Order: sequence, then C-alpha cells, then structure tokens
Amino acid sequence: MKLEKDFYERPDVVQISRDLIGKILCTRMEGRFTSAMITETEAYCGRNDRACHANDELRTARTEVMYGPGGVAYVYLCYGIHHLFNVVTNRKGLADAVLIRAVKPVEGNGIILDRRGRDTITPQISNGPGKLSQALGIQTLHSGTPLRGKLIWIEDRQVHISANQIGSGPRIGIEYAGDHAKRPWRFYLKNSKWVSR
DNA sequence: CCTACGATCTGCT
DNA sequence: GCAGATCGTAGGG
Repeated sequence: MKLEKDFYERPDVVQISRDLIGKILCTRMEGRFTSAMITETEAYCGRNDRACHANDELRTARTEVMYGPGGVAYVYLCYGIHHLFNVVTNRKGLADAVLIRAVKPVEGNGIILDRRGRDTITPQISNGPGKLSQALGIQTLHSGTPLRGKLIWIEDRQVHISANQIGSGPRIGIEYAGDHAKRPWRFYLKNSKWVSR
C-alpha cells in the first residue's frame, strides 16, 4: 500500500530515513510504470545541519518545496547533469528531506535499461542518486510533485527489514559541512550489492 | 550582469 | 585513481 501523509509528516527525519529502506519507489512517467526497492538513504535536517540546502533558514526558490508539508518530491540538479531525488518530510515550515541514494530495480526493467542506455541489469544501473533518478525517469521538473499522486509514490510491500540489517555511516560528498559531516546519517541495506561505493 | 561551484558519473589510465 | 563534463543556483558587483 502507498505510504500516507502520516508517514512523511513525522518529525524525526533520521527515523524516516531508516524506515524508507526496503520500501518500493514507483513512478509512472508517460504511462510507463517502473519500480525499485530503496536500499540507501541520507537524512538532511533543515535546522542545525550545514549539509542541508535549507540550513539556517536559508530560503530560496529552489529550496522552497522543502519548507512545505512532507510527502512531496524535492529534485535538484547537481554538477549540471544529475537529477537528485529527495523525499520532503516533517510538517510545513520545517525543511527536512531524505536523499534516496540507491535502489534495486523491481518492475519495468526493460524501461529502466532503455532510460539508462544499458542492456543488462547490474547494480550500477541504479547504485547512485543520479543513476536512480535517470532509471526511474525523475527530473528537476518533478520537484514539488506530491508523493501520493499518479507520477511518483512509495509503497510498503511488507518487505521486512530488521534493525540489524541496516548499516549507517557519514553522508557522502558533504565534507564542507564541518562537524555536521561526521553525523552517521547515511543508511543502507547491509550485504547488499545494490548500494553506492 | 558575471562568476564560482556542487548531496555525481563516466571513461580513460 | 583522476580529470572532465555541464548548467542551475546563489551571491556579489
């Protein structure tokens, strides 16, 4: 079943990041359905977190959707090429988000291969934030899209992940954030080939 | 207006 | 292991 508003509007973005491991990210772009299991996430908190785009009340047109209610996509362009997909969480006014860093394809593998320009499904088809966005057809124009609509949503298919199957560590690519860079806010499925690095 | 740079990926060595 | 790609965003003049 689709994750509901209550899931996304909880106040603890770190807990939500853990909870998203094992959930199924689904898209239907131009009638083409694809889905993938989330295997790696990172938490970004809008308060007291220098790694977050919405840190210290920084508020711009790009980050505006993070200040809205949870359950919406925040997608932005990185290095001029890569579309990075985030799940906005918490209630209106509190700009938290979870970056989805890796997934394992479940359905629509032919479409995923086509979008990625490959001919076999291997972990490198979707083991990075830019790769999974391309695999599922997510782009910056989808920033602000509700996660309970017809284009993008997340399902709980009762895949049971026990707490000891989830590893944690520092977030990737945010060395500039000083002490905040050391927080173990990256979560991943242990012993999975479908994670980054 | 102008410039610097980033929550990355790929290909080449 | 490392350089280059490539452009929206943000901040300064």
